[in-house]
Amino acid sequence: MRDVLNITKALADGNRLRALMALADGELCVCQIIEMLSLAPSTVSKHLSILHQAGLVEARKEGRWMYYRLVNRTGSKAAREAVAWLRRNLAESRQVVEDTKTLRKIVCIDREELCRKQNRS
Amino acid sequence: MRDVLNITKALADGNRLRALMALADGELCVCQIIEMLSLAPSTVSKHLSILHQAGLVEARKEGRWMYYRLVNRTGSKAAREAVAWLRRNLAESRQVVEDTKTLRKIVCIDREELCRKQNRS
DNA sequence: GATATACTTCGTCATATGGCGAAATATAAA
DNA sequence: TTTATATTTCGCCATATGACGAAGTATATC
Repeated sequence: MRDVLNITKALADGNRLRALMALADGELCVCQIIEMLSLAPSTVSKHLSILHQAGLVEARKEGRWMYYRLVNRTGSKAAREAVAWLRRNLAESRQVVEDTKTLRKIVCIDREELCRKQNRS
Repeated sequence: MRDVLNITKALADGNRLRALMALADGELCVCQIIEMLSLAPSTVSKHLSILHQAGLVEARKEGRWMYYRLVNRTGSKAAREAVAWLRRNLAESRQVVEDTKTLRKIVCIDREELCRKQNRS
């Protein structure tokens, strides 16, 4: 029950759903997710940590950068199925389609520049 | 997005998960769910209304009694899939197994008596 | 080593949520 | 029509959650 509840609680927030769907096309750096959600770095970090605790995303550190991606085979069945359910039922959401467009631009921006901008604001 | 979020928020509470799983074997009267959860009638009613708003359960009124059941074919795809996911991943949960046992006793109690008891307390 | 920087953790605040009991509603029974 | 009763709605309170900025941590660069 606790595992399932961890998952459903993690999914019970719009910004976390957006973050998950953003990862559907492959891993992203935290600063890219920050940019897409237009939220404070600390807030996004917390969201990602909640998704990670629920087993919905995996994390990888590379130098100063932290990458997150959706769970794959290694994750729990419940988590993998939840992600699949999301992708089926959220792919055509207006918000998600819009986010996907925004992301296509964001991934073109140099990450150093992206982070510098976020530090300033 | 709002539909999906309504579902995930509805699922983000342990007592609502228990209520949903209780309905896995067929419809139940509100007073039976109240008894199983050991919560105030008003609280349970609110939980059921949230599940109903999310499209996860259907309601049927028969005289003074109100019956709730899981969504069937008529429900949204997202809701039906969510219920199926729950049933797959929660059926063996300790809490749910225990609730199922309790329910077997509850459905034997005369409903009039059940409700009278709940009014007193 | 010292500095810069990408991210996380912590403390705080405003709002959301879950719990209850009292009052309201709807239906059955007298 | 009055009374009883099953459920819901409302108002209140305590706790949980999401947001932020400041401080902390870890890694790269000077």
